Amino acid sequence: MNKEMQRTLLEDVAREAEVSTASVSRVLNRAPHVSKRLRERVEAAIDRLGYVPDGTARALASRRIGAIGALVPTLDNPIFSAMIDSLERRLKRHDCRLLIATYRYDLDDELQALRTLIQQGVDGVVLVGHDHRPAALTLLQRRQLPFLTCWHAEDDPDWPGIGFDNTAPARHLAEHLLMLGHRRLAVVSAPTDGNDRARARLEGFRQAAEAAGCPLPPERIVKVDYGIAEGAEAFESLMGLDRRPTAILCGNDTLAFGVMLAAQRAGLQVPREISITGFDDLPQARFMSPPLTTVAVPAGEIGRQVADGLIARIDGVTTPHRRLLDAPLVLRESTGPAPTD
Amino acid sequence: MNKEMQRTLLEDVAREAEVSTASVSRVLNRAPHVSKRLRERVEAAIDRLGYVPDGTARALASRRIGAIGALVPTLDNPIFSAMIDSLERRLKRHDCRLLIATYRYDLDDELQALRTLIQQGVDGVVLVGHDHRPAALTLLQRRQLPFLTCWHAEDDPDWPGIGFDNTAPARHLAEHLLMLGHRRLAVVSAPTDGNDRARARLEGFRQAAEAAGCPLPPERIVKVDYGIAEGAEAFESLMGLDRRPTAILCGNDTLAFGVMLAAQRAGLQVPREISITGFDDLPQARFMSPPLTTVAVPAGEIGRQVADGLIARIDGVTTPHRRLLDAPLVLRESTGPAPTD
DNA sequence: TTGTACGCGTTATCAA
DNA sequence: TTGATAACGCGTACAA
Repeated sequence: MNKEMQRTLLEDVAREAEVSTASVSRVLNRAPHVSKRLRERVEAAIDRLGYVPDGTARALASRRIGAIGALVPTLDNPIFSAMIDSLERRLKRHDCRLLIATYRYDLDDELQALRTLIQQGVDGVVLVGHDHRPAALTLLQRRQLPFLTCWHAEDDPDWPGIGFDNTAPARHLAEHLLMLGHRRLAVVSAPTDGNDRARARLEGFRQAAEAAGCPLPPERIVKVDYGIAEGAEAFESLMGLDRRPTAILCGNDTLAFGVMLAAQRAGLQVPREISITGFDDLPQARFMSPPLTTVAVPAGEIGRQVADGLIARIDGVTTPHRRLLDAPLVLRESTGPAPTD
Repeated sequence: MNKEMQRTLLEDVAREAEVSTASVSRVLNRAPHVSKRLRERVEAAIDRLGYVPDGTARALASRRIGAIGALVPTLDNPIFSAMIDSLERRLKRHDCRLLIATYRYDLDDELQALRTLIQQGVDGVVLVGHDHRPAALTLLQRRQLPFLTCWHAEDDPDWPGIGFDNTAPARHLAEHLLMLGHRRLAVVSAPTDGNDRARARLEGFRQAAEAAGCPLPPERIVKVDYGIAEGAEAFESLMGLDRRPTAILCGNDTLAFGVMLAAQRAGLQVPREISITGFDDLPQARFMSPPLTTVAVPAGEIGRQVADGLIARIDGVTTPHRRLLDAPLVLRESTGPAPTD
């Protein structure tokens, strides 16, 4: 067999169907004003020759590659991979592919990845949150490239976004604990550098605590990397304090899981002796023992809406600058009345 | 500002540097035999003009798009997203992007997604396992497109792959239980259609059981979709049997988690009254109570090796047809001696 | 409604 | 080592 078996080109199809190349192209792109007769001739020829259009040539000529780029901190966190999963599935409906790039919460890496994506010629870009290098925005604007942020959705004129309010649910979680009589709250947060979601949640915890007259001292705010073991370590360090917290607010469910395990390992009853909350509502949250009080983050819905919204923007349709989804509290059994000492 | 601010082209750089377009291209692609003087002139011009090469044009001319495609069943399973995460990170080193497509274990969808990826012009393809429509192989071969399977790695002349043996560790898990005195084993498996990994694991369980003279009757093999709740339901149905199993082998950790929860909800002690095993060694496996006996699947290592291997093939380097990684048993406390009745 | 001919922005071939 | 120029394969004004 020949190494270079010549691939069938659009031109070959045109010759086979005895029409012009322009006509073949029109049929291919479902252009208006093509006679049924022409369409059938062309489609028959395409079938006979097994013709497959060349994406790269099409991209060069049409200035569209049929794919968007997504920049996410990591796929090693199920809450993000769930979003990417639904994003990709929905994009497929629009006949659009997905190019992914991760940056481990390093905004310089993110910027670099964005450059690469743009150079590739992506038709649009999805970003997470509003924490980005200023150059990222400049790049997108100068190229007039459609883009959309997700996950976080504070009111920001620069960044159009579909997401949810990270602060309010966090505040509500804290209020829930305060209502249960807790006065010594602690927080186990993800690192807040380059992560406005983590900052917003922390801010929500703070707001509620201060409004209730029992602000969070620095030593009761622990920042650790993502992970179960990390959550457990954070718990240990909080237990080293003179006045131990009676409730621990965690930045995500995974940390909460670690905290809960460490608490139980330390012989503490949850929630009788200590209350614990998460954030995300991962599938396992309701199966923990006790089931975890948390916030249900609409990861799947974000993926779908971002797909639809970005495609609309690529097609030149103006969509709302900002769309807020629900992230409801899910009260379960990991929170209870403060211990009476 | 102009809507169509003309982008700087390679030609502009050539003019600015007073050299030919060919020379600019050579500098850009680090071609050999370029004088230092030329390189510097060109690089200076590039900086001055802020030139960024156009990926689509480059792709058309060079027949390389600088991205590979990955076909995975889903990203909604952390074991796959962990692999994709490491794959993408490693590809970045090779200056290669990642296009992902999911197919929900539907091989016709997979084939369709493969067509789309090929049409896009990907430089290579990653697939999971060896269960694919025959047309998929034909497509890849006819195009002479570099490809690599992963996750599963049975000896198959058609499919080069980097993965691990799914059967042997499964057999070892069952042998471990048999050695502990269990005679009535049961299996909670993922659906086996289009999933050779699930089939291989099931086969491993079967082999050990038969070799020990206590084969698995059909009613003690339950197939359910991925999920914690699904695992729990599978457990319920096994408990409805006349002669209940004393040990349950699960196709993955998530199912095992569901089974364990349901067992405990039913008042059974694990492992005193019933032993449970998983497969994957997800991060939470060692934090379950009791910690889960399972098989450590090298998801991250697969991603890295697949990246290196596929890039090598794209560069025309011949790599081993098959590479087997370790997937060691991790014996923890969810398995113990069979109850003595 | 269909066809002609050029443009898309690079890379690669060949000659110098 | 460098330069001129022909591919690369398709989309799309513009003309018919």
